[in-house]
Amino acid sequence: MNIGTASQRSGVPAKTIRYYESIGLVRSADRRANNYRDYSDRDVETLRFVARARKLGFSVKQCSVLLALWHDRGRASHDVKAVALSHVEEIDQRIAELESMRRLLVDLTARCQGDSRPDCPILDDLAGSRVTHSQRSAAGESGSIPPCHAVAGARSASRSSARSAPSRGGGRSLRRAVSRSS
Amino acid sequence: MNIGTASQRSGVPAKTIRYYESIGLVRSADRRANNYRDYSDRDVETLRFVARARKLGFSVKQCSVLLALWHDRGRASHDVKAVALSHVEEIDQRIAELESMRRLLVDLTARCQGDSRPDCPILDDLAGSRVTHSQRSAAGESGSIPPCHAVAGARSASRSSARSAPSRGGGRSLRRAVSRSS
DNA sequence: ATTGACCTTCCCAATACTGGAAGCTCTACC
DNA sequence: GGTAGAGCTTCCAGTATTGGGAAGGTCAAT
Repeated sequence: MNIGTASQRSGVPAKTIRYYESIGLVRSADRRANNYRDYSDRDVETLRFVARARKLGFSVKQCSVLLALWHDRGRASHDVKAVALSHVEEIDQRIAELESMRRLLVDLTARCQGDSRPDCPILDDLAGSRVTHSQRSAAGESGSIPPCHAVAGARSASRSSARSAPSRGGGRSLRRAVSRSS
Repeated sequence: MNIGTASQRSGVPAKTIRYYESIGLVRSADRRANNYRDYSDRDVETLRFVARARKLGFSVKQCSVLLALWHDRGRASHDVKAVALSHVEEIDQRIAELESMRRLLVDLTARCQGDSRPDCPILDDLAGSRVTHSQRSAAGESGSIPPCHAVAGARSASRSSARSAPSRGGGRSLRRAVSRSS
């Protein structure tokens, strides 16, 4: 079947299918005489697998690992579970960060009159004129600005000092997107 | 002061300061005779403002709006509050998405033995062999694959149908990053 | 004079796609 | 047979927000 059909059946946009092929997440599709990609039902199943994993928030890299495990008939469910659990940890961290932000924002907005006058605790806080409220110090006044998605969400439980999730370093296992140096 | 000093005092990396300048988030710094950027204490305050706003999860675009309001002595606190509240809504959506994923993942991992055998409910679920568990349908089987950060997290409260936060369409107000066509 | 720290610009990497242009192929219709 | 329109191909660029690094100019101290 053509890429358009595979797209419809898998729910993955044709462009994205090509992208997945280019980065090596899915194998290169067979080509027909006219150079059109040719997909089998198995290919569609693979795409659906990826689509579901992505919906669960797995990164493309993690999808690649999961796909390999899926295709490996001799896998140990332990390995799959490990990937999933590590992903849950990442999600927990992100949730903790977001909830920390949320708490602060809600606090600030609650104290903002929201009228036509210019006085605003939100701006005051952002400007650093610290009024007496404890939250600001809880937001991690750590001095340096971590890159947003890595904001020190530390305070999830009690600051446990040892940051467990690696997630940062790590060689990219997926083939790089087509380089024009070939 | 030089960019390095401004960076230390504001907590914003020098590279990021240059980036903020390039996109027009902060005004172009004065230059000294040697072409070095020259920052004032006011500039540092602005950078700290941005840093705090970023820590609260505001996008650079939102930071730009907040900065403008901050500098506008005649602003209405209502306008500031609106930005903040809309941001809280976004955060709520993202939390809801993450929690929805989390629920599913935790359910799946709980049912996975995690031993050396290959049987794995996680892979089964991803493969689409749907065993009887209700959650799958809760993940939004919406047919098409939205781009991850825009996953239909709808169910934040009770689906209120009218999505208030714009954030999506909308001309980018910030000057584009330096184009080499100049 | 030289060293080392700092500054400049420019390009590339990462994430996970999405959009569009230019051009080829297929199908249907007249 | 010709043509229109849909679908396919590749390649380039853009999204948001930095971080890394190269090549080269500047400054302060030795």
